[in-house]
Parts: sequence; C-alpha cells; structure tokens
Amino acid sequence: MGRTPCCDKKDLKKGPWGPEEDEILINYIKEHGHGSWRSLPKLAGLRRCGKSCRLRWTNYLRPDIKRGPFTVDEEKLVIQLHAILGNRWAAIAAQVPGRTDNEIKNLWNTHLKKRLHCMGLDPLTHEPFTHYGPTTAPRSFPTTRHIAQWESARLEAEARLSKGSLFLDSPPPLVKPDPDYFLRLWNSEVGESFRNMNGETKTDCRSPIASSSTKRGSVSGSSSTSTTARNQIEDRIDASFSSFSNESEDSSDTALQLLLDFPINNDMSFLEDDTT
DNA sequence: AAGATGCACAACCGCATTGTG
DNA sequence: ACACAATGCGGTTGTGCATCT
Repeated sequence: MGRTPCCDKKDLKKGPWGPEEDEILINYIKEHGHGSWRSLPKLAGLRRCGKSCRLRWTNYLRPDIKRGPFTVDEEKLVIQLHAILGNRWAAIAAQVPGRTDNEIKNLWNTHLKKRLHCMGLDPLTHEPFTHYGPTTAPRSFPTTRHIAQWESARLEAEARLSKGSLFLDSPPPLVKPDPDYFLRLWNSEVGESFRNMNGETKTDCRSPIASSSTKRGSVSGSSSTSTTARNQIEDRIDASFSSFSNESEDSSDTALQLLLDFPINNDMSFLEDDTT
C-alpha cells in the first residue's frame, strides 16, 4: 500500500552538487531536454535521483534564472503577491521573472516574514496583530469587511491565475501576465482599505530595506539621521520604480503611489539603525 | 585568535496533484 | 472509476560563511 520511493535510494549521491555533476546535467538537458526526470539520471550518467536533478535544474542551473540579491521592487512585489496568494511560492515565482519558488520562499522565511512581524503584521495573514489589550483596542475599524473584500479579490486573482490569465474584464494590450495587475489590485479601494488597516500599527523595527540590502547595519544609524535615511530610501525607491516602469510604462504612477502608500512610509522609524 | 551564534541558501523529504492505462 | 506512476509543491533541515563576543 505504501508509496513507492521516487528512486532507488541505494547507490545514489545526496548533498551538494559538484561542478562536474552540474555540467553533466546541463549538457544532457541541452542536448535531449529533461524528458522524464525519473529516467534522466540513468540516461545522463548521474548518481542522483530524478527529483534531485529536477530541483537542481529548476532552482539553480536553468539559464533564465536571475541571480543576486532581490531588488526593492521585487521584494515589494513578493509581499503583495503573498498577500494575495499566500504561501503559494510557485504561483508567486511565476510573477517574478527569473526568480524561483525556492528563492522566494527563502527570501520570505529569512527576511520578509521578520520584516512584516516587525511592522506589527501577521506574516500569515498580513493583518495587524490583535494582541493589544481591551482598553487600547481600536476595534472600530472594519477589519472583517476589509478582510472579506481582500479575500474576494484574492480568490478572483487565484481564479484568473489558474486560468493562465491575470487580466481583468478588458485585457490590456500587453500579452504577458502583468505584475502590475497586482499593483493595481493593491492600490485599489480594497488594497487601500487593507493598507490603511495595516498603517494603524507602529513598529520600532529597523528598516527592512536597510536590513536586506546591507550586511548588519552598514546603513548609518542614529535617530538624528532619520530624515537623511528617509531621503535615501525614497531615492532608492524612485530609482527602483523608474526601472520597473520601463517594462510596463503605464504603471509608474500606480507603482510609485503604491510604494508611497506602503505601510513603511507611514512610520519610517524602523529605517533607523537600532543601535542604541 | 578562537569558539559561539546567526544568517543565507541549497537541498531533501513527504504530501498533493496530475497524468495515464 | 480506479490504481498506480510521475511530477510539482511547500515545509523543513543541513551546511557554509560572516559576524560577534
């Protein structure tokens, strides 16, 4: 009754791939395509299971993979897509060109999750934490309605995604799936409600941008530099989005507005280094 | 200088889904 | 409709490197 193992575990190598193995795999796929992953290792002469070969190819060796650190707009996009799609890394990766699901998952688990947490948001739901006491609870904001609206938008996005089309009723002239769809969604009334809801929280965490793009606080750090830091961040944001807008030219205003509306802009205190 | 600690990333594991006979 | 195989996906772990104490 038990599931048959994906491969005969005997005599198979595990652990990190060596350069020779990479070369064998690349050459084989270049020449024959991957075909059946299960039979590939035997045909290519690799002592790996098919699963391992597929993973190595899709996460590392594929020629269209973009390596290097995530840009600010990529990170924003991942956060926004996560709000819509949840932990569906493959679906998120499909909207972030050149990035793999594994990479995005790692980014989320190592950086973005902590960042949302620092911003007072639940990384799972993107909602503000509700651990405040009864006296301070701003229960009046229409959380339930917003969540329902947001969930509705999310479900629609999922449905469209699953159909391979991300466009609304009147398709834009672009043929490719457009990340800007999510930006528009985020910037819509629903997104705005969601953002406003998030914006009610305060945080004293340090900058997500600084912490991700520099190693251990190399961004200058005292509270008196907050304006400078803020300007720097805004400059970087402008730069990021101007390049982003080159690909979808009508999105620049929306994207910039989106970013300016993003919760980090509501309270920039965490941009400051947390050295005390 | 050396050990401890934390972080980032690659890889593995097991379940879910899809395809096929 | 069912069983089985193949593949895809997400969660988790292992490892190497950088930084801290």
